[in-house]
Amino acid sequence: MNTRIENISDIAKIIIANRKKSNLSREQLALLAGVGKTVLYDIEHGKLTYKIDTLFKIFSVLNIKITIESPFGIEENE
Amino acid sequence: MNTRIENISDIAKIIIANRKKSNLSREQLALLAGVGKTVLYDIEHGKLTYKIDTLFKIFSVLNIKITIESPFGIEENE
DNA sequence: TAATAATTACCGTTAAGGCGGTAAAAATAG
DNA sequence: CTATTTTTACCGCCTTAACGGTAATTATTA
Repeated sequence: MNTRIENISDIAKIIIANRKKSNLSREQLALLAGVGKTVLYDIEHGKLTYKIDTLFKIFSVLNIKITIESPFGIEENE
Repeated sequence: MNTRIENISDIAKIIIANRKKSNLSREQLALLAGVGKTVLYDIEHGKLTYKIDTLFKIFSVLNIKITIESPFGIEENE
């Protein structure tokens, strides 16, 4: 399932959907991801200002992959 | 240019590459994105704990799009 | 070369993100 | 129904992300 993220709030929806489909409580997911349960609660309730490393930890547990499309690629040589 | 993000540090590389190719200084990009110049400095220097809304603001200016691939989609009906 | 401008590096302060603890609510069992 | 378990909601504290200001560095021009 590929989703183009238009708004940050889209991320919360995907986290909620995947957590529930994976039959994980917030506390279980938080434990697996190595984050506090509170941040999961906050994210699922619309918080837009959490840290990306928190997001990556959660995504890792839920097997969610991120791809970005940019005008320019990474230059290997300076 | 599509890039699968494996590590958070990949993001910094892409920001640096696209900022330079767009001929923007950190201060210019920060101004356009509505964030402080310091956070751009920090991100480009390996910080892994910045907020996603900061990232989205920066990506918006640089025309970088995010797509995520998840096992389950969003359920419209509860 | 020196002088100026532009960019980057870093410091100190402040607002807020993330934490555990716990109460409230919901689900399940008996 | 009540009792127990599970999940969610929220509070207060502590750490820190982001900020502006400024020094240091680099680039540009004469």
